[in-house]
Amino acid sequence: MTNYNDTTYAILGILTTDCKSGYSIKQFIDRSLNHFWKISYGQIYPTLKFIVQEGLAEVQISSNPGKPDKNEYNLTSKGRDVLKNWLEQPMKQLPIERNEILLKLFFGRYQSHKKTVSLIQNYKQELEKRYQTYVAIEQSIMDFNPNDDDAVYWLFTLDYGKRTTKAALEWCEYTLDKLFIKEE
Amino acid sequence: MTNYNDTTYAILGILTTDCKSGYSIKQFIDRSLNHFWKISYGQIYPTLKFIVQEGLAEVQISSNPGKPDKNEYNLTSKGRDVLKNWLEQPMKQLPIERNEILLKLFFGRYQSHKKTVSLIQNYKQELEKRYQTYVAIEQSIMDFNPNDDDAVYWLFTLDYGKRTTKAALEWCEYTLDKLFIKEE
DNA sequence: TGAATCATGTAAAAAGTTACATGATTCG
DNA sequence: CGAATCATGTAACTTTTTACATGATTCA
Repeated sequence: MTNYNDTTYAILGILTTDCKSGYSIKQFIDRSLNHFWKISYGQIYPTLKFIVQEGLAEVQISSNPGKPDKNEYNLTSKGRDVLKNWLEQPMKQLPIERNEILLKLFFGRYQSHKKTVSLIQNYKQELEKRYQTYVAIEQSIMDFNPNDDDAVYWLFTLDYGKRTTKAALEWCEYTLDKLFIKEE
Repeated sequence: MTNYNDTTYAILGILTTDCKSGYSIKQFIDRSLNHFWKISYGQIYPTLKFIVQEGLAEVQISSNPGKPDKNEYNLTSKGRDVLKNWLEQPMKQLPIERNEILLKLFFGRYQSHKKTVSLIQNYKQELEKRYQTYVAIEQSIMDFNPNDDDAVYWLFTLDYGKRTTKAALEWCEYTLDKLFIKEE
């Protein structure tokens, strides 16, 4: 079976939900997958075209009164097979997060103590916002899709986001403490 | 001041340490920054060339008896300024880790329970290995650079890696439990 | 009317990976 | 001698981002 890239599989996966147009795919990712996946229109539209070319989905124009027309993409059986096949493949490798903050901190010796502290404080603030976003998404999933077969899995990924973000927050606190002690 | 990309800054930063050639930069990143940064030779060598072009470093050939010659890159004062300036810039945005496992889990509904479990078990195993690697690196930093000004900061980043990895491991355990309950 | 949102797309540039080529030295 | 390590590099390719262009509809 041909291999596609993860962006293609992500879109294929989303096409199993109610989001079936380029615009709504973007929205879906920004709202629901934001903690571990992001994507731009520059990837979405060409990939959708490619997916149709490969016979993994079919397009039809859907007109909603009072809204601009949109292209609705529906998976073919081949598309569903390709998705399932990918899901069954074992993990390729552990993801490595490129973390700009850690990179700067790594060279912290070349910076003033003050700047290092504010770098981490700023990071902490952003992490707190992110954590709150996760809580909000979690709540909205539980409110609106309580019996949805997908919901269980969506909540698993959110739990992951919450746990790792919390760990990062605790690290911020601990590291700030250490930096204050060092300052004395 | 001109802006460069993070890869350039990462290399600039490493050139402040004892690693001053393309080959040793690669080794350094693989050994010490591996948990939040990775890089290929295909990036390193062209970037080094570019760094010299921009006047941020100077090359000289260094001959070690019994070893192939190597190009030794040393930062110029402009290079050090550029590095310091970057360190002082506030964080651009929170990094988003693209996590293939979470992406698959998100579409877990389309997969057998068994496969989902083994996906997570496999992930857990890899995370355990990673955790042990961090502990080993930490130990070697404490053994070999106990008074190094850099060491404190290097240990901070490792602590981050350990904490978030541990949180991910706990998530694996918790999620596996939930999946077993669901199976009954 | 004008801003916000809905909707689709492309072109160019930037960033990153992979595969290859080359050659010296070391060590078992 | 042959494998491993040290060392430098490039070319082709893939992936992703950014910036732009276009136009409909909604609502204050």
